[in-house]
Amino acid sequence: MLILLVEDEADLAELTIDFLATVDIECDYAFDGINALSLLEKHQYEVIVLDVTMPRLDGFAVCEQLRRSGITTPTLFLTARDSLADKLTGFSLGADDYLTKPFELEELAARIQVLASRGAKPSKNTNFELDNLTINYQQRCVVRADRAIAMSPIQWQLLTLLAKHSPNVVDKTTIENEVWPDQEPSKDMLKTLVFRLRSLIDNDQETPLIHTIRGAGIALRNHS
Amino acid sequence: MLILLVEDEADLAELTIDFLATVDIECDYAFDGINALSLLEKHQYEVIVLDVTMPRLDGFAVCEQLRRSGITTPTLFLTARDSLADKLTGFSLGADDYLTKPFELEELAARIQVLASRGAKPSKNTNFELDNLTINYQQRCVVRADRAIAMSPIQWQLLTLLAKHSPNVVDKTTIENEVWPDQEPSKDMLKTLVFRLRSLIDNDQETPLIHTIRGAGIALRNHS
DNA sequence: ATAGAAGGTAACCAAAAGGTAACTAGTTAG
DNA sequence: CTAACTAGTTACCTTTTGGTTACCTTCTAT
Repeated sequence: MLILLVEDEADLAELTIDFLATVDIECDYAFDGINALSLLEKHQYEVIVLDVTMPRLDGFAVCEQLRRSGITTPTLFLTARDSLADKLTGFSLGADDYLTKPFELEELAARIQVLASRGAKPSKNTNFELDNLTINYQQRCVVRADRAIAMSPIQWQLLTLLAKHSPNVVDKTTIENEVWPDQEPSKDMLKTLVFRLRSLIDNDQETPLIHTIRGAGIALRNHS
Repeated sequence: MLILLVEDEADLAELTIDFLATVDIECDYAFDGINALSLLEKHQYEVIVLDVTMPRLDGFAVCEQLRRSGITTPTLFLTARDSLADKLTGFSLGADDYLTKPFELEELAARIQVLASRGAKPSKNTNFELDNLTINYQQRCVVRADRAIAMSPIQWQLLTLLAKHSPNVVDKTTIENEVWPDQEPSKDMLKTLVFRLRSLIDNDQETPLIHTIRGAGIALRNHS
């Protein structure tokens, strides 16, 4: 899981990143609001952890910007103050959760997990349907036009990722970070993976569902 | 990013320009209101930073002129006084933000960034609609008269730029700076790009939406 | 009226992006 | 132990792209 941590205190940030790594949460890191916004434009995260008190652009302002630009990624605020007023401000701006410093890293991790699962669209027991394609998450199987399609782990991962964002475009670096979290793959890997998935899903079907948007990324939808 | 700085104190101006340059904000500079207005007639800026107290024509007057002539560029006032009355005046004239001297250059930079992104965003989750043209930012696709139109990266960039300013004219140097930020293109490049975009968007449609305003620039709107 | 500038149109081409297929080293399952 | 399968890797082909140039049309200022 990839999240964005925005925190101006470098030591705390490092500590946090190291700990979260041990529970399989990977962090992109921004040291201020401006930086955070530019990362958020380029990538998609499952959760955003946002320090309230930062120089330049504070956490509230970042969140406000975000919501205004339609990004609904679940957001958790870190604050030194435990004041109700602050929380109200935060929530009115679209915060999803709050944590007062100092906090236990374990608790942070737990809350991130909760937010991630809430934000994770396919809610795991609802099937995804599009045209004559069905993704059944419990059974971990895919059906297109009444034919079951066997799928390898990576292919499954890509397909569900696309489904989660459908019908929107998922940019290629987002896919790469999601599918190969450890190290980046050779740059042709995605090409091959998409090709293989496409030949499973779309071959000999009237309407292709996997679309390459040149220069942007991949989308799962029923129109080009 | 290109902004306009209007400030009568030359040393402060120079200091500011130098600092902003380090955070990738480029300044055009006017030392008084008259000068500012003539620059604003010729160019388009992402943000205007306007000193209130200036000889000849003060900041308030400049802003008033601007808004009257339909220019909605986000404006930040610099003022020596921290009076509420001043702020109220400013906001009623269409100010977007305020900063009291003396100020931290970092804070100025941060606020400029915020204003720019606010003014910029086609808000990403609001589709742009004009006549029978729809731009869907999340899906990164364009529909005209119920037909989806595939678009290359540059074309997309130009179209969204035009949409951002619609129905206003975007002058050619603004487009060039936006689309080819690194080095300027051969001077016929824009011509070709517009031609190609137009043949995608406007060909065999009753109402053309991409209009060339001779000597000025390009506009996206439903009237010539 | 006319020269020159601005803009529109079309063709050309190298480079980049994407699609396809084949090969291989590990892994898994029968 | 072998056959099937997975997931990287590579090579090669196709399409798209964006930059360039040439030539025509329209407008505008003299």
